[in-house]
Amino acid sequence: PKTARFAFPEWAYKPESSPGSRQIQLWHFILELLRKEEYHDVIAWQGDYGEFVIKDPDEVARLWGARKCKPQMNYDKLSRALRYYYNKRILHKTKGKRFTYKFNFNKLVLVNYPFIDMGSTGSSVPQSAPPVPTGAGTHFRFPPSTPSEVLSPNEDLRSPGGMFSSVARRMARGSVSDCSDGTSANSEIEEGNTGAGEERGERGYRSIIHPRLTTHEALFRMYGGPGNPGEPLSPFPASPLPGPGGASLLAPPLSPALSMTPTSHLPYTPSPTLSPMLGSHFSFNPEDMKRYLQAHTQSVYNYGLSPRAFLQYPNIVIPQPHRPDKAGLTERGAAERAERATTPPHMSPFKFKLQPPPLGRKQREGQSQSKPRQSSLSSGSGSGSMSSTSGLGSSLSFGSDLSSASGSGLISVEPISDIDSEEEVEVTDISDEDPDERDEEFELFAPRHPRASDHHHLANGSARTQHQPHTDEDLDEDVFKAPAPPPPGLMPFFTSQHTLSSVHRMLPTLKSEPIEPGESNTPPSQPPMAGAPQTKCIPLKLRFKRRWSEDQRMEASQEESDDKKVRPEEEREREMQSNGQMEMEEDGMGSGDGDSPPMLAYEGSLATPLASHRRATAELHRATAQLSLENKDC
DNA sequence: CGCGGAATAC
DNA sequence: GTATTCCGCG
Repeated sequence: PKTARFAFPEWAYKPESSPGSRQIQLWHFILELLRKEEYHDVIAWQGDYGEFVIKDPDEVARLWGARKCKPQMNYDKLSRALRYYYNKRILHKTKGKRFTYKFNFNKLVLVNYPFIDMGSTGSSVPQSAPPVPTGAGTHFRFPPSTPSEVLSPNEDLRSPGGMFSSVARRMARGSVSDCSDGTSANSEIEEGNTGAGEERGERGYRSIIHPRLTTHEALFRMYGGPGNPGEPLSPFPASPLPGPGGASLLAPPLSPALSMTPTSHLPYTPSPTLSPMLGSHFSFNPEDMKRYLQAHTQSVYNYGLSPRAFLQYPNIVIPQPHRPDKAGLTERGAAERAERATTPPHMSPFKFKLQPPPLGRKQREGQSQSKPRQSSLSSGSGSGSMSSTSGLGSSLSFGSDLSSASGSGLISVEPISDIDSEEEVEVTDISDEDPDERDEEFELFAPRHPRASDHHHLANGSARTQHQPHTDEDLDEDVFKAPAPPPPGLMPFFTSQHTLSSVHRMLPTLKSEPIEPGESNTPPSQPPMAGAPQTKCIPLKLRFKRRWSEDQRMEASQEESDDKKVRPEEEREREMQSNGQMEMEEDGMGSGDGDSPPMLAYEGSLATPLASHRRATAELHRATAQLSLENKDC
């Protein structure tokens, strides 16, 4: 069997799946308009990365109103909605420029679109469009390509990667629809809008995918090849695309955000009978799956997704909790070796560690000190409630096994550490259920890219000299909450013999540490202190400092303030207190693990954290680019 | 124009 | 929770 059938949770197919809302969201809609050439006169990317200008506010409002069936919509109202995004950090206003806003892509979704194809390369960028990263360098790129490699932090942000290509228009699905009542004069329905719901299932996906094939071409045409850093609009600060075969570096313009097809070239076949919205089944070839998993893994790591996210992935073999390290290591080593032979460094397995979630306000109040969440291993019991997750620490290792996946479609995840390892047990529970608002903030993830840069410096010994204050600005750690767990029915996908129970036990507490790829760096599974200090850990002190300055900066800079209500200082203080000792990393807990953030592993594989971040951003772009905002019938 | 509170709708 | 609607303020 070349392909395996997998079921993905419906949220995966829903653009609207952003947490909290089932309906299309404004920002999403905006992105869609931005993506379509036909609306360039109405709204378009302009200025900085992620910055866009609403050229015709009334029209945009009208379109939006049409989409939402709110004929009374106007720019005033729409703008109010946009303003609500400020605190959410999805958007911010570009001061001094009329009708100009800027997306904080870093915060967008991703989590919802783990399937992005990381493999694609990054590429050209439309004007201010996507702030994204050049995909070039990501570790996960499937066909390996040269990483753009370490760009300065600033570059990182500015790096191109625009994925929104006008090409998209081909796939344009009605972003706007006319309300059934036709109140609005618009029927801006576009080509794609074909009747409302009918075939959306099929058509939608298809459209998402097909365009990709032509994208490169289109992109080049439109924006010039990757090799044209010089383009006026090109965000490339420097040519990040050194790699061989420039083409390979290009990202598929329309990559599939949602498409689960990780690769731009890999077709996946949607089940004809199922509507994606309903939770359909798709067939993927092994390659796709690999990428998919890789991407997701990465997402998990980067965005602090709950391990339970893995539940959604088919064919993942869940590691046994008690498995001896030795086995794992050995295997890993072998796999790694094997992999190395045939795959790029980025494929190396890595470990990642989930970060502890922030306490909810309430919780915060109650306990100021440490938050020893009961990390009951068994807590995972509640099937439905991943919430209880507490942590354990197990690690997942992907990569090497992927190769094998091609044949069977199986991907194994091996535990790198045991759950029992008490030291590491600090866990994080990222489950959604938690009452707290982990979704918004806090650095769930340890290695924030920005910090990564610091980290980097530290590693080199040059430590902060180069600290660049602005770097972080856009790199926000906030992330949307992880997608809801897949319906029970999907569970069967785990092919491993491990039963769900084991899965449950494990997932909640997954914790991993980066595995150093072979020679590249630190020895595998090392105690926190060991290899981490210089290269991996970012002292809280630093972080705080950063934050502090960040805040100030924000006020001063135009990009500014995001926090405000979302993240009152109070929280920060709390955070500090709870962390007490400045040295611990976000990861966690006093157990001191300190162990390095995965970055190391990444670095080893050429990709820097920044790159990762960029990639993530790219994902976002792609994802958004691919979204089909179908209009629900009004 | 732009902001953000408040109430309200869904 | 995400808008929509209103609205006063600068």
